[in-house]
Amino acid sequence: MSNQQSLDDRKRNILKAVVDDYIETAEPVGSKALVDKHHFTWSSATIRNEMAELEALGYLEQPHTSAGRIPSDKGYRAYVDNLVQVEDVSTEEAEKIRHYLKDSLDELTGLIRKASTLLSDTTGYTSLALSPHVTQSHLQQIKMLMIEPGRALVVVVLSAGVVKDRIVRVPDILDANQLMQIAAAIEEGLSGMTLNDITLVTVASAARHAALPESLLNQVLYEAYVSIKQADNLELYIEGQHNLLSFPEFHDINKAQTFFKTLACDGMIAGYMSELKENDPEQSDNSFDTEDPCVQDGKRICPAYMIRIGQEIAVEGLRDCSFVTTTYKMGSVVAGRIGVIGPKRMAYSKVISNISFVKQTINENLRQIAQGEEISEENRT
Amino acid sequence: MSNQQSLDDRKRNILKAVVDDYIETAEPVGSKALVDKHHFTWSSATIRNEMAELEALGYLEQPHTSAGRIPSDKGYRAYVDNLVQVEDVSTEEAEKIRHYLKDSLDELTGLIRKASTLLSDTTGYTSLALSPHVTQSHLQQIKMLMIEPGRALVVVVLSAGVVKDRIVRVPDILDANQLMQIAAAIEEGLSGMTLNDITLVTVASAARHAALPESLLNQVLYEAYVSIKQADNLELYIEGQHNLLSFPEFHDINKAQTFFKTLACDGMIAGYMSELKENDPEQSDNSFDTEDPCVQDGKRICPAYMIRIGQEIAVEGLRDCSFVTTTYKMGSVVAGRIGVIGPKRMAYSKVISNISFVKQTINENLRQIAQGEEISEENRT
DNA sequence: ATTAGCACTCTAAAGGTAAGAGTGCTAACA
DNA sequence: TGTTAGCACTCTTACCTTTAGAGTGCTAAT
Repeated sequence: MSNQQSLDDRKRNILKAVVDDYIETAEPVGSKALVDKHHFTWSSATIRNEMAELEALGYLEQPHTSAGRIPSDKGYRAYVDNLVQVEDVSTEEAEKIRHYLKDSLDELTGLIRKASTLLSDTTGYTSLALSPHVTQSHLQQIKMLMIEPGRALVVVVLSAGVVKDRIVRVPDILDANQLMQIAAAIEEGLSGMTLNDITLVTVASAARHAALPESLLNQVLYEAYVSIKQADNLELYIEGQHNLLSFPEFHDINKAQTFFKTLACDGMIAGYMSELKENDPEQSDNSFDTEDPCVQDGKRICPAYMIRIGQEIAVEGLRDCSFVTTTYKMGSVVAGRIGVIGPKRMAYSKVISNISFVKQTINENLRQIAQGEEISEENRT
Repeated sequence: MSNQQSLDDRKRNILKAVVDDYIETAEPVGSKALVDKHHFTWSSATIRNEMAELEALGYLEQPHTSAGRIPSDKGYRAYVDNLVQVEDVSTEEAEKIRHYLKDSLDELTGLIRKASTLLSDTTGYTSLALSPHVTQSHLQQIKMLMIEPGRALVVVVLSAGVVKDRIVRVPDILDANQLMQIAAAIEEGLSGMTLNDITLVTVASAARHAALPESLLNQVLYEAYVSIKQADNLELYIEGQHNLLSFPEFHDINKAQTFFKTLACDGMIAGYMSELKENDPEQSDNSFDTEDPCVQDGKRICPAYMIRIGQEIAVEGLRDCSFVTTTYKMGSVVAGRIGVIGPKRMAYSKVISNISFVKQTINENLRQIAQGEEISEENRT
């Protein structure tokens, strides 16, 4: 890290040029090509010397003796932290993103899925999106609706405006009214509690106010409890997997298969994504967007984006990739994470600008939902 | 088709052997290897002559002059129609399937998704499953639940036991009671009608019984109508895409990408699958399973499975594949389709047996749901 | 009708060569 | 002392040639 300080201007220029060219061509870049393309004032011999030093410092690698250089993980890291010029998202794309996300105000998961589709479409890589994490939300409503004797729909509404439902079995003899009574009792007793605080015991004690025999209650209680808990189930949306097959790094069938197989383990990936934290000392605060709601008192409290490169990715099968993610918020709490995965040789500039813009757009939309939510809570009290 | 009649026993034997071997090895099979492996009583020269004739008849092809033969689409067709020996599904696999599908009695889409996962797991190919098609079902319940001012959950329950819901915007001033009134009016007016027969007009006239100003009603009506119609939206579940990368026919990146890209167009695939009909004159009735509910009076009224090979597949990007599908039923109507897609050189025997068994297991489970359903209807009247 | 034998064809693997891109090093230069 | 021209060297890639082998079709014998 402090190595980066020691890079003089020329080295930085050369490193940036190497990474830029390699991102573009996927071919090792040599000293001569570099001079030709970037009109450097230094000769190719000088650049050769500098590149040898950059290699010694660990920023570049050589596939074999007589080839050009390619960036190492460390080289990419320096590039994204200090060198990359983030372009503005084009007006058409901004328009496209805004327009496409506009009509999803009502359904949160729909919004996230669309955002995911947008990211894979506009970047040409694969996008991953995590449904919101709502453990800190509190229960607002729980309703049970009889579908037919023995089957019921449980609807759980959380403070974040999240609605989840689930079909469950209930005792055949239970009728619709009794079911509503139970739900009402649970709602009465538990609404306002966070999901974390709700246990089978609290559910049971709340339901005791429904004047029904315990034998009838038990199965229903359990299902209600599970339904509440399942509101927090993480879902992962993946879009544009096939995009990666375009890139030479995935022309090796084994790599492609490893990648696809790994993504098929959505539970694992979802777990990884939900545990990603911005606590990496190497991570710059990459602030470039003052409109962002994550900026407070001029200081960025959550970075606009986060990047994991190669070996930095904790998931075995994705070590040949780079992963650019960002969080989205509902009100003031981080709700979920959305990101783009692709080859390490990724067009970081474009990805960063697009992902930041999508993040911003999602947050704006979610703020509107959250505001509606606050109004609703005021009405309640 | 009548060509098949003209194939004598020896030709049939040889054709079957060629297809079997090619399925196993993915290498063109030659006359000598055939004799060695199958201990035919004929000499390789005889087999050569026969293979030349089979090629002239269109059942076999030669990649180049001095190579062995591979089956043509017509060859595969003859194989699956007349030659393949369908093995029984192994007891472990049968147990696995039954066990894995057992707990999904409550949720129909869950059942179908699990079945899809099972198929791709047990066959090693890619599975496709279509959610049930419910246009012929009739509306049983429609409920509206206020989430917060301005947002409501619409729940639609159909006769088939299908439950769909959707979050919609409603006028802010509408309260929970008014919403329930509207839903009750619509339910009162429309329950019993098939989805096909319900139009915006019928919804509107039903809702007129809710004593509310028309200005308030209109948006809600429209959303209710859309929710009812959307109950019929087809969803497609795809599992095990990465499996196909194991097969040499997909080692060509372009083919792999075409395949993945095509599958990403789920709307198109869903449309294709839902329109597949068992009206193919070349399609044998492939009856081999007398326990199947599709057999009536000893005659099979819907085939246990359907196979489309290569050019028979109407979807451009899947012409290098074979597609084995079957339908599942709810009560007595065909509800949806589930299938396996893979290389034309597919282990048809295993796929057919697994898919037939899964079909049967789904149908058994769905019959239970349907029975519950009928009870519920009796209770109603 | 079947089959042994043989000449022929074509592919895939192996080896050998040449071109080219890129390097590191040395020596000259400002 | 930092920079650069020049050059020998290395390594990969593409291309060509050769060879082995698998498989065929045809002919003639059974």
